[in-house]
Amino acid sequence: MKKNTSDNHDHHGEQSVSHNHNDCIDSALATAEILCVEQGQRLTKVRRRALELIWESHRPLGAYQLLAKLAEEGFNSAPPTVYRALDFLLNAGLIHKVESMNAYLGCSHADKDHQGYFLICDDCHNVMESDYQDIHSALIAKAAQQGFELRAKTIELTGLCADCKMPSEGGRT
Amino acid sequence: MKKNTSDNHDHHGEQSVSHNHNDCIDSALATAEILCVEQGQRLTKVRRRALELIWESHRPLGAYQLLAKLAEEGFNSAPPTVYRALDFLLNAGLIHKVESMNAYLGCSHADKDHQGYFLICDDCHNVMESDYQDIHSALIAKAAQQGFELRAKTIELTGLCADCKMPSEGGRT
DNA sequence: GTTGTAATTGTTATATCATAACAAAAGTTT
DNA sequence: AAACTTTTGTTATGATATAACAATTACAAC
Repeated sequence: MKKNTSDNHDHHGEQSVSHNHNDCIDSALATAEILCVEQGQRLTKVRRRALELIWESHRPLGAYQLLAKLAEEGFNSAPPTVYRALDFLLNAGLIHKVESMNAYLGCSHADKDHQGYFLICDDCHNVMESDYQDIHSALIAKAAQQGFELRAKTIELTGLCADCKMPSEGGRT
Repeated sequence: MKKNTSDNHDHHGEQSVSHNHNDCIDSALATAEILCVEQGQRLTKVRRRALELIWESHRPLGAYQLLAKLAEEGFNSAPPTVYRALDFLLNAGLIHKVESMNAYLGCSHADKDHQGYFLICDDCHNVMESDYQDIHSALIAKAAQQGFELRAKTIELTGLCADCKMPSEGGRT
């Protein structure tokens, strides 16, 4: 079983993603610090490290995968440790849960109101978060036509990402 | 015998029944029979009964809840029994999995191509399946703009259903 | 109707995901 | 420091799902 460790920060493709991944981790963490201070929340060591590890994996991370990484670093290795950290991060809007994978992903827009859509590649298993505001509005309207008041949503789209559609151009992770 | 393909079933509680629920079970089962014959699939006793029980519950049913019901009726009570039946029904398009609930729901449109959207009431926990074809098209287009080729999707909307928004009119289960 | 084959089901065990309950420690306020 | 709140440690269990292999059943070919 080949498993990527936290050292693989590669964002799987030359085309679709051309940023330095360390930067996105740094900015996510910086944003998290600011948000927590603003909201009077405490980003403790384990919470902060959990968030970093989720970002470093750069794809959705299972709770027990995260727990193992935390345990390697000397944190407590019982499940409540990781689920508490995940709960905190979810409530703070710093991560999302990908329901169809039972896995957790850093939120790319934690600092602003947004509507998360996830594009999950069947092939490389990378996940991209998008924000389709107009579709969100349309969904609210459609639901309202049926008398339904929308409060939250889970939108997970699976298929082939740009890189995996063109195997000649991009390697698979 | 044509299947009832209308949306907007009032799936609200055991008591308030604005349609005859037995009819929708019967038509779902009749459709299932036809589809299985067409596709050379065998709707065995346990598969058929699993599908009936899912429809009878009239809201998403967990695998182990279903297993318990099957066991009461003399079917084998080990987990593979129910997961095999669920796999079969999922592959045949006769049920859907509601990812955010880890539960299974009869498909209201098994006999036609459709795009499932689930409206999940936070209050009464009923789930309605809708088919927003235009939003689906918009999603395909948006994803394509990002180079993503959409193959499947999970869209689960939570909020308040019509009945629960008006407590004066409808009882809660 | 027996035989061969594939599909289905039975059975045991285990993997994976998540929470309950209560004790201990650390942070915060006074 | 005392009182209080939040966070973390610890043990146990609940909930969801699959692997692996044996036994049985359905069904077609003979």
